[in-house]
Amino acid sequence: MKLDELDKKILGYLQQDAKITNKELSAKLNLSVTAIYERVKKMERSGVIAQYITLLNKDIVGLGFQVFCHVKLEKHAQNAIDSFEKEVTALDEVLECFHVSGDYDYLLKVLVRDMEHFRNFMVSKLTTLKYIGSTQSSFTISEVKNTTTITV
Amino acid sequence: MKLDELDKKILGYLQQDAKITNKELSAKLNLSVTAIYERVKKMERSGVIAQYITLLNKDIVGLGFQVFCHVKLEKHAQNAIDSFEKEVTALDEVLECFHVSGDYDYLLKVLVRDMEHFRNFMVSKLTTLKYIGSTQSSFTISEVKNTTTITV
DNA sequence: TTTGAAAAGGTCCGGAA
DNA sequence: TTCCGGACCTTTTCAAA
Repeated sequence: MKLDELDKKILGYLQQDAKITNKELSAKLNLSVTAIYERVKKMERSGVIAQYITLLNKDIVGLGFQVFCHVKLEKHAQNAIDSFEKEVTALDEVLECFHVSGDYDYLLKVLVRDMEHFRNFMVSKLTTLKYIGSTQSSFTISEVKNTTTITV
Repeated sequence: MKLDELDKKILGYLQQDAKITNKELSAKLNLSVTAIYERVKKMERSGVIAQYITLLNKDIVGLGFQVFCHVKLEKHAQNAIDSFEKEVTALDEVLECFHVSGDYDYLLKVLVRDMEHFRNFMVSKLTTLKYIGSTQSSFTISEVKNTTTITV
């Protein structure tokens, strides 16, 4: 789908605030409410707009301990990959899992309450998965930048 | 803030869909629209609910090439850290940057169009930052799991 | 694709339990 | 905290350009 400058501006605002009204957008962009409405609907239909979601505050919710786990598998046969990917996806603590190139196979973003909970996650969840080879963990000292906003 | 089971269910639905109406929630949870409304407002005020945002489809938007960059700084003096963090935050291609423990100092999530664009990002942006020591990149082969939904 | 106007539906109060 | 009812605002549809 081709996006013109107006579409890109709409996406800019929507990425920051899913609840901005068409009326507010129409005022910012000097278009009628209906014109905004049609453009947004078109971007929803084409899939450019994937989802409207709510972000929670990790710290307030008590999950401020963020860890990146580098995982190597023992075997790289298809069944090992399928098994690991299925099992790791089922873990609530794992928000992200990417199959990556390089020294290890997977990079995981893990969210837990504290070191105590992380230890428990490692011992009784992650390292019990089938075909797990080695893991290496990096603890987050500080979040320098963390956005979902794409510059289109 | 203390969250009861009802609050947690509301958060579960809101995290998946920021546009779910209070009416829909009230039907799912057998509460009045006003009761839902009050609970949501309270969670907004307390900061549990941080933001309502829109997610775009990276692939459709033409930014489907995802790379994790491990960065080591040359110096670890405060001014070097401040300088690097400020500069890296300004880069649109860098969606996430975490100061982490381990063999390297920072872990970056970088989003670009393709390898060509990544090469350009490395050569003319990332490696030109002050105090950059070494970098190591991992390319994403596949996205196994990628959610923002926290289990509360 | 755009517009204004009107119907349909949701948000957000006040007052009461 | 909960509920109901109503005022207000937003979304959605429509005919027209």
